[in-house]
Amino acid sequence: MYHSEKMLREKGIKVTPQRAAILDVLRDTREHPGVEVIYQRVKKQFPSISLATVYKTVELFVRSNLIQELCLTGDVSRYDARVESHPHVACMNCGKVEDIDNFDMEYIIEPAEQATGYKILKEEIMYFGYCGDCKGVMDN
Amino acid sequence: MYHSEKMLREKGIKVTPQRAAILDVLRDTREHPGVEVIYQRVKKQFPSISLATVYKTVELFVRSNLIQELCLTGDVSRYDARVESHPHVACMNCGKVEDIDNFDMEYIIEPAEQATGYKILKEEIMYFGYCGDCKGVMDN
DNA sequence: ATATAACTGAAAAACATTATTAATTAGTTT
DNA sequence: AAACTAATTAATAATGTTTTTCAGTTATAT
Repeated sequence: MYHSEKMLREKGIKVTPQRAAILDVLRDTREHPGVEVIYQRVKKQFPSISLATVYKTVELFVRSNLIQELCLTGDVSRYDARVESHPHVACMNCGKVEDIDNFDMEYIIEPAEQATGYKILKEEIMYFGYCGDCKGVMDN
Repeated sequence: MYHSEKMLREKGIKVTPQRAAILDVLRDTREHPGVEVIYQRVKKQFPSISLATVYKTVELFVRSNLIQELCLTGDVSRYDARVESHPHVACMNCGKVEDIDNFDMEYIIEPAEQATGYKILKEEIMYFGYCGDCKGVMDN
């Protein structure tokens, strides 16, 4: 069950069972679920939870840097409990989103600051293509 | 006024004044406008145009690779008539989105295919930070 | 234990996007 | 050039997502 409660306390967020359950769900998957999927999972434990609570909670978690929000064209926002910056790849056929680990990202911030004059805080790299399962199917 | 009509014809898209005007708007700006902004601009020329037409048209243009769609967390979809892959930077204060030119991207696809086993078709790189105008203001 | 400020659940509201439909138009055929 | 046909448009309704509101409840500090 992880130490989600402790994580909330460390961020100065008031601990409620709903919040801990939502954070548990996100820490317990690599699927990058959207709000609706999170809602369905937390509901198993808290049948009376409201979708609005899930919306409010993920927004709070993003603000507190407990999770990060991923943006996919033509899809709902999806959430990832791994907050360190890392690229993702989305399958254009089945819609799954996976982490890409062991990518050194530091080198990519500095040249962008040089080129733009911006103070850059974070970046989001999203690849789009066909996953191992779908790429054969798409050959038809 | 560019050659937007010719571009539509080359893609086998039926040419209408509304479509040419929408493509003109996108080719005439580097602001990466969303649907509502495009609508307001085309309205100056076609006061009776419908927002639904703008939605359908940008969707058609994206499918035809005349424009690309950009995804920003917590914002509407935005559109860019420069379809070659290039990174963008968004100001977290004023919301503006700029192109980053002269970035060599090729090297970034291959290692991702190796790491994931995906057939990758495109990628989207979005930096988030504070632009030259806003970064001073944010120091307060 | 009590107080209080914050949180939850439910519903309504706001907002963004898509679907429907009758009238119009573009591009083709005659 | 007129007629034909299929596609497009504008308007509106419908849908889907996210945010707001608010009364009742709960977590934390005292």
